[in-house]
Amino acid sequence: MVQDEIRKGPWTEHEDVQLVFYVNLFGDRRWDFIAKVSGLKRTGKSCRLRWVNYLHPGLKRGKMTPYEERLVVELHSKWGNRWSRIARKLPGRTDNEIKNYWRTHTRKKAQEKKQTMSSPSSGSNCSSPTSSNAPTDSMPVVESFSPSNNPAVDSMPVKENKERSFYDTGGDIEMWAPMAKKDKEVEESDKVYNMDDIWKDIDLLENDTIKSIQTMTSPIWNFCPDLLWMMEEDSRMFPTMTDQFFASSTLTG
DNA sequence: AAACGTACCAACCGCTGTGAT
DNA sequence: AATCACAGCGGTTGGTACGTT
Repeated sequence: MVQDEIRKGPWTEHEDVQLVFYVNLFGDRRWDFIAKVSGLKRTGKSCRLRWVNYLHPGLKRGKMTPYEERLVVELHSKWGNRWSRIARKLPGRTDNEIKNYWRTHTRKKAQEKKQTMSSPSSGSNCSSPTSSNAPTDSMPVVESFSPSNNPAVDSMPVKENKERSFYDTGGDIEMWAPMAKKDKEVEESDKVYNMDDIWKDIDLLENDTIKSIQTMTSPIWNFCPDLLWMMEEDSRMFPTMTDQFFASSTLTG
């Protein structure tokens, strides 16, 4: 047993970098495997969550734009608490983020509504853009803009046809890399996000070491796919590998 | 300056769906 | 068909930053 005590709570920078490193190596699938070989004392689940909600290069950070806010309201009125589904329509936003937003959003509105209810003089529709309609999980509200004004909404297939959202961990590096690049361009034009230190580190890694490691390693996977499974069997070699990597990487800088 | 309340965010938990065996 | 492992989702909680008193 002695199930190597599982770490919980906030992630450290080092853990983040380590996770990014292994996701770059193996893609964002097989989280249990990644958790194992990375030497992170985290569950696969935890790794995935961290990746999806924080480390993914496609993430847009910072406040929701008014458009996004309206879109959330609209889509929630349509689908209810299907956060992941809603998130697919907001590139760069995670289900968690939207969920959190909605929580505070609705709470605020509920309070506002309570106030307007308790003050009888206030009419029914004295509405600031974000008030008066009190959407709750049970009684969502649609502001008066139709889906047809929203290409994003319109284009959405009712059946979830495996749309690939940025946080839909899809797997392989080939798909991942260009996507990250594209997202970077988008971010560049937005400049809305505020990067923290970890992102600087990750940027450095991506630009320098990770890239070289990718180009260095990918041929190995191509030529010796079996290596992966060998490694899976003997995952102990990885901590050594990363330790060496981290010891000599830019991280120390 | 301290205490308190609120908003926001990150992370965990439990459950469900899905694919592999 | 049954079972298992893993991925994904939604709900919830805990921590912290920030504003107000």
